[in-house]
Amino acid sequence: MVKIVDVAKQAGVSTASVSRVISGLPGVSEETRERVNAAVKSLGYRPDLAARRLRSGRTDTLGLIVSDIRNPFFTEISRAVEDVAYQNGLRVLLCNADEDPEKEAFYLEMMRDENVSGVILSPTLAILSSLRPASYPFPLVLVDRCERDTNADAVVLDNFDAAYRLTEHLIAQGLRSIVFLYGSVGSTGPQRHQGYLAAMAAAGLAPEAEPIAPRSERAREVAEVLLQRQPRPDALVASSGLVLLGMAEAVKAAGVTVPTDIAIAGFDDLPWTRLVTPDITVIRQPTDEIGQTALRLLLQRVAAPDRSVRRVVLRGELLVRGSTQARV
Amino acid sequence: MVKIVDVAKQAGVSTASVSRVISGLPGVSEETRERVNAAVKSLGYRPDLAARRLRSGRTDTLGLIVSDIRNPFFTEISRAVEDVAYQNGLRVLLCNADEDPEKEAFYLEMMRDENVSGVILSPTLAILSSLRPASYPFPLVLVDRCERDTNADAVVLDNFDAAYRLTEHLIAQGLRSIVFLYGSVGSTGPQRHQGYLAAMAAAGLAPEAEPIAPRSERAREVAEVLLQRQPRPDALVASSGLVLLGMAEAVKAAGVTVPTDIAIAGFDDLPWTRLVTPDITVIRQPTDEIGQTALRLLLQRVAAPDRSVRRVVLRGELLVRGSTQARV
DNA sequence: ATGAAAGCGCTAACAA
DNA sequence: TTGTTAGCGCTTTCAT
Repeated sequence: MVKIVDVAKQAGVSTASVSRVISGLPGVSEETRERVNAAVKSLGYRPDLAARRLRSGRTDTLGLIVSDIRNPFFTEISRAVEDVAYQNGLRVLLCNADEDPEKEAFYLEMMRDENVSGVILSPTLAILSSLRPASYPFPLVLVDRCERDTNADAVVLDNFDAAYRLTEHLIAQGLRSIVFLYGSVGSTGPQRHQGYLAAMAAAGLAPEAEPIAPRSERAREVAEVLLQRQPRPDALVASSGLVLLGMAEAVKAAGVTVPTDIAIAGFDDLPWTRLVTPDITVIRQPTDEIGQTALRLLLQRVAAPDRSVRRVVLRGELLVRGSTQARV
Repeated sequence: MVKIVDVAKQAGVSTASVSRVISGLPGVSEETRERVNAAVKSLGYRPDLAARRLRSGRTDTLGLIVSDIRNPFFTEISRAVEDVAYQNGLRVLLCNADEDPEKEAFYLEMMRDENVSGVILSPTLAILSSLRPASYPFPLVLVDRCERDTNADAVVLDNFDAAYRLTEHLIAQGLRSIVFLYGSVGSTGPQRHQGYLAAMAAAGLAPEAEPIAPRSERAREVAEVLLQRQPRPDALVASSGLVLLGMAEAVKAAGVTVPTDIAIAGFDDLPWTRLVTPDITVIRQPTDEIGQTALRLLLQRVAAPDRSVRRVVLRGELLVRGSTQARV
């Protein structure tokens, strides 16, 4: 294995100069720089990261802990984060907590051990309620999930507003009995529930909501029961892509016609929402922007650890489609 | 920061003993072990990974480079790999090459720099054609993509067989003019194409295939043209979930009825294939098994670097659904 | 079973 | 601008 002394010898300079050159530090003559670069190239030298990290205390690494990598929403965010990180020469440790607080805690510990510069986290509810960012030796940026009083940098959707507008849209279509199915684990479901409640109240309508475990199977079961009911609700609204999926399955299985028999709508502009017939009205989340913003926020925090906490609230986009067409 | 000497002092032993205890090495008395563990706990000691890696040369880390993290197929594999790794106390560096050979090369270099124990890779075609596993300082296990003569451990689907059976099924439904749309970049598309050709030949039917760039937009464009044609083909078959998505979009846009006007089928058992009406016949890939097997293969290779190269070929599962129902 | 001590390869403080 | 050198925190050899 070729090391820094080999390069130094070959270039006829000291290891310090080599170090300066490969780290891009100033204080090296152009000639030296060239000689070192030539030696690096000819020897195929690559600095030992472990040594470098041990000595410098820096890792140029950041962590990304998502709550469920299989959820396309988080996949998109991961891709966006990774892309920006790649452009900035940063390494990303991508971890999947699988909605398991224990795994999440493990990875948070691991981030500490890895001495990362910072972490982007979509927290499980368990940790969110007791999160003290100051207790971690690295800056933390939350994505997707965040309570009103959480004291950390965060990038989130305006969940209340998005659900409000979605509900408002349904009401404008003349729908009256609108049932909201929401994932009760986590913060986004309940926040969206609030938006739904507010919109219903504003229209003087009676709300009806079903909190469920955020799995499509559960959503399907609950939706199936609702579809059996006489009279049937006018509309079903899902608080997430996962819930929407289960809901769509139930609708298909029950053989009811959308939007004639019932209207449906939900969150997350997943590819399949435009494939089914009719296509489904959803709130699109700006996943790319969320990921990029989170990374930018993290980088800024690393640069200025003491600046005040920021929360970036992004607006969802209402995509009106066939599933909520007004009945004629 | 508390370090190993602090623990040694507190426990009244040498740093060597502490090291042995925290590394689970033998040659320590039970009493010493307990004293050290107590000290570790009371001080909240966590070994410095950089120092440990520098000194020992080991990292207990492996790399996973997927060609496209947004493809659910790879997401599933990532989750499976990560899950097994987590259980084995291994870290996974998950990287997304984004189907970009340059990014792939960068990450492969990075794996070398990180001194990982091994890498699981779904290679882009660019690298696959010239892959020399021996030129990497770590063992390599390929997933999903692999040429017949690739000299590396690999876990792949029997693409030929899967496409053959899928085509056979269509032929058995009485369909005659069956057009195969396949991603021409990569190895899986062409391999599946071969299976299709063989099945058509065996039935004495004239094949017709369209190689396309593996993006759903391209698939959609090509499918739209095919749907316009008079007479229309009897069936459209997609070589991947991505192609199938574009195909389904085209079918929906054209307003043709499945399976009466045309039958469609493809690869990858994605959630939406059961949501559209009718649901779509597909070949399911055992993603969990692929991921788990890849990691196991890698671990075995790490343990025995010189054992002969293995290739695990998994069988796809034909899921017959409404989109290929025989016409009455 | 235990401890003393030599580095792993690099960076950065300091001297020149 | 350049070089010398002292460690970063740990593992591991070699004595004991």
